[in-house]
Amino acid sequence: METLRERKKRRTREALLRAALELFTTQGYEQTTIDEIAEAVDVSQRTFFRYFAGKEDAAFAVQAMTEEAFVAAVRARPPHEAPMKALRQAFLEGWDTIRETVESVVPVELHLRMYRSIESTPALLAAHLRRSAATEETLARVLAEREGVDVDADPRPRLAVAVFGGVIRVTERHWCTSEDFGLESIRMLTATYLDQVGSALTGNWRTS
Amino acid sequence: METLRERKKRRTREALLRAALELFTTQGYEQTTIDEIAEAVDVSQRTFFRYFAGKEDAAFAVQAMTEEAFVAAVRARPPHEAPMKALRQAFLEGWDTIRETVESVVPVELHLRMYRSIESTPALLAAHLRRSAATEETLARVLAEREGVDVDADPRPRLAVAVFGGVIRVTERHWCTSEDFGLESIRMLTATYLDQVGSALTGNWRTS
DNA sequence: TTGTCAACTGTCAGTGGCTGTCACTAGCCT
DNA sequence: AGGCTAGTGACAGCCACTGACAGTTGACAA
Repeated sequence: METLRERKKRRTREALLRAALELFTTQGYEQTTIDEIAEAVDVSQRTFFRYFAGKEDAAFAVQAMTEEAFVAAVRARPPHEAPMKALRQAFLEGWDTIRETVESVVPVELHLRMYRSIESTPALLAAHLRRSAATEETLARVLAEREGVDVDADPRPRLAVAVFGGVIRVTERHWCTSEDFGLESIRMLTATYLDQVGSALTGNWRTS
Repeated sequence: METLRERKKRRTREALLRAALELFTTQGYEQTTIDEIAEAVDVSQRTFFRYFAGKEDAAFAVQAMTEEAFVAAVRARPPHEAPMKALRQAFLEGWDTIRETVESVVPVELHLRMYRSIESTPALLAAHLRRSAATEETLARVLAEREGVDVDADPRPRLAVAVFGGVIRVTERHWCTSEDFGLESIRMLTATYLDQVGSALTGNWRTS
């Protein structure tokens, strides 16, 4: 049971978040000031900073939820599954259940729009890549534990995750610049690209 | 022949750069203000911004040189060479000639210290990853042209470069956190990790 | 119900990165 | 020698962000 105070807090936070994402995606991240966001929710600028560590933090609040869900999905994969297979399946699962993960806070449609804004805003892209790097470090440790190897002595967990992350970034980039913003197209792209990594590494592109 | 004005400009720029890197690496990036850098060179804060787009720009000025050299090295590789091989050789070449590339502006030792500061400063790490992403895009186009494929239709150039970039990041991270700061250790790590990508992808880590 | 405490919020002042403007100086060129 | 212009300093201002302090509102016990 949620107390009145907690309810108010949650409402303020979600109102700020929605206002921020709405403004970011319509008029641009850099063009949006904290004052505007606070004004849209009718709170002081200071209050915004009590809910979010900064402008960037608001932009990534929803991403953080989906990333967390992804890591949890990898942890939940059957232990006998091969590492790359586990990552692949968990990732596809994540996109399958994204509506349930996100909709309780903001509309999925808004989240997807924000996703694209991140890719096209240099400052946010930088933050996104750093966050991804942190997630990759977590995943490397998860995989290492699954396989019973030492993550600091054996480079393979980090290498596998780095390759996976690289493919995801190529997918993200393609999806963000394409016309088809459907969820299904992300899943399909990811699966296709993961299948093609092998042939991309062997350098006989001209003969195929 | 360089005119007096040009000489003065170059001196001011290099003095600012050296002062900036020195301060960043000794007392930390966030702890260093632009005023401090300007004061160390005895110019106004405004002048700093006439030479560098921002604090970040100064931190990456030397990195930009080495990245450019790396891309040029890839372009200079014999056309018959396989893509991954070309990237590998160009990268190793880059570290072989880094002294010549860098020393004309700042001491290599300072550059290497800055390299490590970047990895341990969140804001700089983010910027570094975004810059790397931009370089990877360039490289993908170079490789696509070499191999005569369309970079937007065929995902393999971007995939190959993404995998290569991922391995490089694992290498960077390892090197920055290790004790051995020698140039030779970077080359060796890179070569080793590139060789291990294959076995990292096939998931039988427990049996080896 | 009422009083007390703690949580939440607004206001204000200040720092640091960054930009525009404008007047001034110093190197360049005829 | 004198005009032109690149380079500079000084100043004012915007915005993200932080600390300090006071006011308000919900929680809880007497």
